[in-house]
Amino acid sequence: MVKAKAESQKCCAASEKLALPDVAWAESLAKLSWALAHPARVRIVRLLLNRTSCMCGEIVEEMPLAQSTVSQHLKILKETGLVQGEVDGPRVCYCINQSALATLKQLIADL
Amino acid sequence: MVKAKAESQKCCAASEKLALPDVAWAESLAKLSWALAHPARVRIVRLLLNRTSCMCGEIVEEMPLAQSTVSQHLKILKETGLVQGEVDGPRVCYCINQSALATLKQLIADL
DNA sequence: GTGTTGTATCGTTAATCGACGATAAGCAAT
DNA sequence: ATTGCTTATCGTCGATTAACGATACAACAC
Repeated sequence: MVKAKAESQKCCAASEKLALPDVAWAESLAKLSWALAHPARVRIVRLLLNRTSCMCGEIVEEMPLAQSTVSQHLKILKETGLVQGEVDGPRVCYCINQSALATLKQLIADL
Repeated sequence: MVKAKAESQKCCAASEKLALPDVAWAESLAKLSWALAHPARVRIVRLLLNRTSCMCGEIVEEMPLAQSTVSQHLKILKETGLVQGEVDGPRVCYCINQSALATLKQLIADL
């Protein structure tokens, strides 16, 4: 593993040790990015942002997907923390977790 | 499909038509997000940002992955447009595509 | 209680991802 | 041309994803 590496002076002049970015940081950004790594989930997030809150059924109607599929995407979004769902009688009211979204925006902006 | 939907007035007061976010937009954001949906790719991007350019071999040394695996991640990053690779003799010099990164940042910021 | 409505979960399937070693391909020297 | 170095691609494997229908669960109304 520890092998002498021939340094190139062509276009990679910087020879300082690469600041190995903390793995934990990379993983948290990857996790949040992954939440948006599917068009359906992007649209769901966008939908929720347009309304501040939304029922699952309404989302299903806006998407060309089965209810169970939408529910799974919502579950993923909940697991990443991007959305929250609070029970409202027989329904569930979903809304964006603004702080998680802010975290994502910050992580991306600081890239 | 077109069924009368019972409107709830509990927490979803907005009854305006949901502005169906353009599918193309969702897909482009999903694609860029997907590029960062893996910790290894996040770290690669971070690495490149630290150096402005980097050879493939250097990236491999910084990651606990086989060369072929890193190469595949680089291929994904190239396909999404986030990184560019220009041949420099026998090596390949990778660098961030700043405009693609800016696009991603803009899309996320505008969420 | 029963029934209705809305959501989550289960079970299955096809497709994709991520990882690896092995091998091919490209380029610069000798 | 042959050798050596660097990167890309191939082939394979196990794990995960995404999709669906069917079904179970939860909260109300009656």
